[in-house]
Amino acid sequence: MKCKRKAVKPSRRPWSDPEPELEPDTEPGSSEQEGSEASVRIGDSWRGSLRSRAGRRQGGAGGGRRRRQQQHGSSTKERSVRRLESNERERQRMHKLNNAFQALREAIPHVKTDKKLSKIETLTLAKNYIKALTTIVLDMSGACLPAGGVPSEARLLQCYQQHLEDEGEDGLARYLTQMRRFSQDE
DNA sequence: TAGGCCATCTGGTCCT
DNA sequence: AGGACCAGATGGCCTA
Repeated sequence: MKCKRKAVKPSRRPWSDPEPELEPDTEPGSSEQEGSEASVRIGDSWRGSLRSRAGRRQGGAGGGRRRRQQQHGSSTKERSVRRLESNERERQRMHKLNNAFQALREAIPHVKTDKKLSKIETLTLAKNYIKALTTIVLDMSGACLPAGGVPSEARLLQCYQQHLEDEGEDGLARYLTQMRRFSQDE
């Protein structure tokens, strides 16, 4: 049983507590950061080059960064507040993502161990599980279809799409019930 | 101790 | 314009 994750990393300095040596009116990116491979010191650690990251994305978005800051034209404090709000939203987003992973873990059968499935294991198992279920359903239904009827794979897809339209969320159980009925009827 | 996994921060881009 | 999404970076925890 893992018991990890601290609520806040103590070694990381939040934006609400800016470096004291930072010039309040200096636009980040308007001086040496803009023109060179600038490393950024955050908390106790040095971060890699901003320029190299930007360059990987859009062939040099350093100017975009400056543009963004000019557009906002806000003070250091206002930017800090926005950063903190953004961080909070990102945390919430990741928590929702992790909840979805947990739900997926509980939905797929796997050899019970004390060890929690990792994310990559969860995705891989889920994919395999879906494939296996699909194979089973098609095998069970294929032999019983009337000649000239809708191919079983297409029917499966139809059924799934109908389910999505009708049910929205929380319909997996009903979908599975449908599938069972479908395979029994065939 | 190295490597895997993860949470968090961050800035750029996309979307509404 | 602002929020969502994405991916890189970083550092902590855990296990082999």
